Amino acid sequence: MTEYKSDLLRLLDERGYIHQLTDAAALDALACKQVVPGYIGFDPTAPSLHVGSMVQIMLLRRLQQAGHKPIVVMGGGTGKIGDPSFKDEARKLMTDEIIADNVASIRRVFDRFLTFGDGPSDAIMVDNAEWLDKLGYISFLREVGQHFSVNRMLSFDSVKTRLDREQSLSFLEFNYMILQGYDFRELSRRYGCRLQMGGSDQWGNIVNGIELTRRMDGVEVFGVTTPLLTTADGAKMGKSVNGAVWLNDDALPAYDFWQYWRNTDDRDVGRFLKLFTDLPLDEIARLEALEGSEINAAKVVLANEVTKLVRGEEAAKAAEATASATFAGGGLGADLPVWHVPAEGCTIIDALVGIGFAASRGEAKRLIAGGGAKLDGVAVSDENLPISLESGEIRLSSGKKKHGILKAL
RNA sequence: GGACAGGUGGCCGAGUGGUUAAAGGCAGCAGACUGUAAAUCUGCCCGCGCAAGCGUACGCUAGUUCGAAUCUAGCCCUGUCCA
Repeated sequence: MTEYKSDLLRLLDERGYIHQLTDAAALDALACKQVVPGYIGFDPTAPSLHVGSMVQIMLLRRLQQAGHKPIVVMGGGTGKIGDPSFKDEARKLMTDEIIADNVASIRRVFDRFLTFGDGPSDAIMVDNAEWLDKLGYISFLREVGQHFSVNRMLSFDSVKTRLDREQSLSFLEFNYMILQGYDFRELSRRYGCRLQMGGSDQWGNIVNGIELTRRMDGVEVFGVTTPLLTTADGAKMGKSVNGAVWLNDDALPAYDFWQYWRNTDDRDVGRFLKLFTDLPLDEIARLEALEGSEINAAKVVLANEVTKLVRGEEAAKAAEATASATFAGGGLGADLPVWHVPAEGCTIIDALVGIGFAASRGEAKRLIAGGGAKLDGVAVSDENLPISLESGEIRLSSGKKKHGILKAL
């Protein structure tokens, strides 16, 4: 492990954010003597970011913690193209309205992680549509295009995989890395930005930006990438029972968000605590050293800390309370999903579909046949079991982890 | 514009006239074991129906056939090579 002199690189290094970086020594020196503005771009492909983007967001947070200036770049312009890096096929193009909506929706989450303002190390947010939308084709080609070698671009792994698999890479997508490179130069000019960070899949794009900035302006800028985050069993981060683990609170209930972290693989606990919480390292060392079922305590801490950061203190407390009432107490927590039984009653199948534990009646039946459906903890075997509630509530479960409440209407 | 190869369920990938709702794998769901972990083993995995069954489905459209994912024609899309 390298010994870094700057707070920034030491912080990033000891918490496990660094996969690759360009000219470590020079960046280290720069971070020692001045506030370094650094940016990460986020493409607005959905109305919310999910936990897959969280390393990047945390990276900006660390940057600010180390006294530097985070620049959040919303890809309102690049989003119109779609990043082809390591992708098998082109994403369908999004309309301008959808992109604008997504940008607006994604913005909100950053307030939780960063302090925005006008101070030297306050975060700012910009949308690259601001400069990309205005580009004129011919002048752009002459000014910027001449600095890019197609031979070179073809040699990047991010592109090569696509070509090797004999999958179409349109000229539109091929231009993505040029535009992203242009972003870096533009941010360097506008805000004195010296650093671009991103996931390891962004290496090629980042390097292009560094070279473009040097060629056009003679300015040395730097790049850092994070390791590709996978869970210990090899899956990409961000998938859960019900799909993606969204950061926005209108996209995923806090309880489900909390549960995602609570169910972290044993082997990931320490790594995630370092990356996704602000807990001091010695505390983390203590937690990750826990053995056997003890480690569950560390997972609760992880879930609490991350939920607090992303969703707020209240939401974290409520989620934990629900979890402990539901799992430890075998009872009902306030945050569980609720479904109202109609006055005339219904069957167990209706309830399972209604509360969202089964996507279709057939699926509900299979769940029952497999012994996974439970009412108040008792497995249901009769798929026509009628349910009627005059008052009160009853606990409906699918498997051991998914629980909900049935209430009288 | 030409030659060739290809387009199958969420993904990968078999199938080349009937026994095919379509092998196998991955992902997913559930059961056992456990610690709301991992690994492993077991079951399920298009929709509706208690069921027999019905409806949809193998790029699109029109045909040939008692019968097509499988054959024919046209179209669309992708790749490789040639101009």
